[in-house]
Amino acid sequence: MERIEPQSVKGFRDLLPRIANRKNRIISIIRKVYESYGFLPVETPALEYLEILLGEYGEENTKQIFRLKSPEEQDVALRFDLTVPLARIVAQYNDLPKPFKRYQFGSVWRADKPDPGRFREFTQFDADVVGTSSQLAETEVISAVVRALQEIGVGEFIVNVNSRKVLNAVVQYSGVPAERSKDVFRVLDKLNKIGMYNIELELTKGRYDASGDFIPGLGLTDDNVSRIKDYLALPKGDRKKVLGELASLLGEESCSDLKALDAYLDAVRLDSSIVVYDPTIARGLDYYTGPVFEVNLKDKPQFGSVAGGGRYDNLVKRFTDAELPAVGFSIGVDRLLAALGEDQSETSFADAVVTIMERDKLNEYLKIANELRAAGIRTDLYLGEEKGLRKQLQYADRVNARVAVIVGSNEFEKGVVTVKDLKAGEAASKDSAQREEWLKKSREIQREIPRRELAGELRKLLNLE
RNA sequence: GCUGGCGUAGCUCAGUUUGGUUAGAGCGCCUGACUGUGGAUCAGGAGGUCGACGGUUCGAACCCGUCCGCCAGUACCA
Repeated sequence: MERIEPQSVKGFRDLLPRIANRKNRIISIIRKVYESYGFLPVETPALEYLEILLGEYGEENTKQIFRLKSPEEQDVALRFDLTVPLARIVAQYNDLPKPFKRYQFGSVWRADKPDPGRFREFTQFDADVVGTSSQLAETEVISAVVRALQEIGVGEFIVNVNSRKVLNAVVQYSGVPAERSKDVFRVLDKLNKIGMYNIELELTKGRYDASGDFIPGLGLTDDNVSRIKDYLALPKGDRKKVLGELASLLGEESCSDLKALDAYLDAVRLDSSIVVYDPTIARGLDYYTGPVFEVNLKDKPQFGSVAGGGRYDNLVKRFTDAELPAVGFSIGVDRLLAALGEDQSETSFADAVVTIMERDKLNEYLKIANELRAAGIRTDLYLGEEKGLRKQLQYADRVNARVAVIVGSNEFEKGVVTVKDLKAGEAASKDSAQREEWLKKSREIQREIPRRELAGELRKLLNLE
């Protein structure tokens, strides 16, 4: 028989128990925080009609949409983010409460080049507010994301904020035609990464990167560039200071939204040590219209932004006449997972493993296991068919159980069960070189417990009281 | 997408320069001994069409070509 090569699709990955467990924990923390802000859960399908997705992400991103054919030969695609599906459902179900505060997590798909921490299928966890143009909405989503990241414990991070309104004003100020704005934004966004000198080259004649690859320039005039440099010379960081400079260079109107937001952020005590204004932030998606934000980790900048979002006041207009301005923030769960690195703490998947020795008393083992579960103890009944204890204790070790419950003929006769504390046993094995000595110690740490007291005693041993 | 490097066991790699009998190591995995106990120790074992296909040659893991994949930089982005 020809064997099929077991392999996963490029850019897709499997999460084995340890990682899957950590991801679940991150998700449940974020969910708890978002629910505490009053966001409502929603789920939407992985597939959308292609026309729903086209035209919103920009030219470069549209190429990265995973396209498929339905069995009826309709053009469909895997969702590229959770934002456009949200825009669709608020238009489609117009009896939702407004403003609609929604949270959603799930896979999104982008057909770009996989990199460390970047995959073709990845999980986003979004919080959005649809139906208000007030910067209260920005404040709530930023505050929720900050809280969630703090509870996850990612270390120090910064929320960088800018506004598309400011960026549009810069393009106007610099004399660049409005239709080139997106190109200019993209270059400005790279300042932190490639430096002023390369920015200048990319705005004009282009440059060669370290690998010798040519990056075409935008061909702007010297006057354009010198005005853009006026803008880039602005300070970043302290919000009040940035607001002052923006107002004097580009006019009050360009930063009215950032000014309102700043005041609200003060009110929820998010000061410039955690939420800063950075005039170079642009974000890549075309649909943003107002404030944009991204989160970077202070000591792990190499993972890129671990969350991003912004205001998109025109997106819902594609699907309905209703006026539904919106804002959202999305956490990149897989990037967080990558940035958190190898978790040194051990993952336990069971408190107790019930071993099996007498194959003609299987019903008894099933009863014991269910008794423990009913008492709130995570219990794994050994399901393999070996009779030896050795294999079973090895298994208990692998799933990192705290205790093993051993019941053989001796125990059945005496009406007791033997409980072995596996953590204590591990400690004991370290200083016994000889097997005899180790076995002896191993037995000493075991306890016999009357069968009917098992659940209660185990709860005490496991500190579950 | 572009540029460069690299693909040998589950993992980390040696062997490729100078083509030549059954392709190796460590770790891991499996079986057994120590006779109802994880570790340690000892004894054994499985696992590779040397990324794929084609070419050169009497002969290719090794040389050449194409493709695929991985890694780094770059583009783009969560």
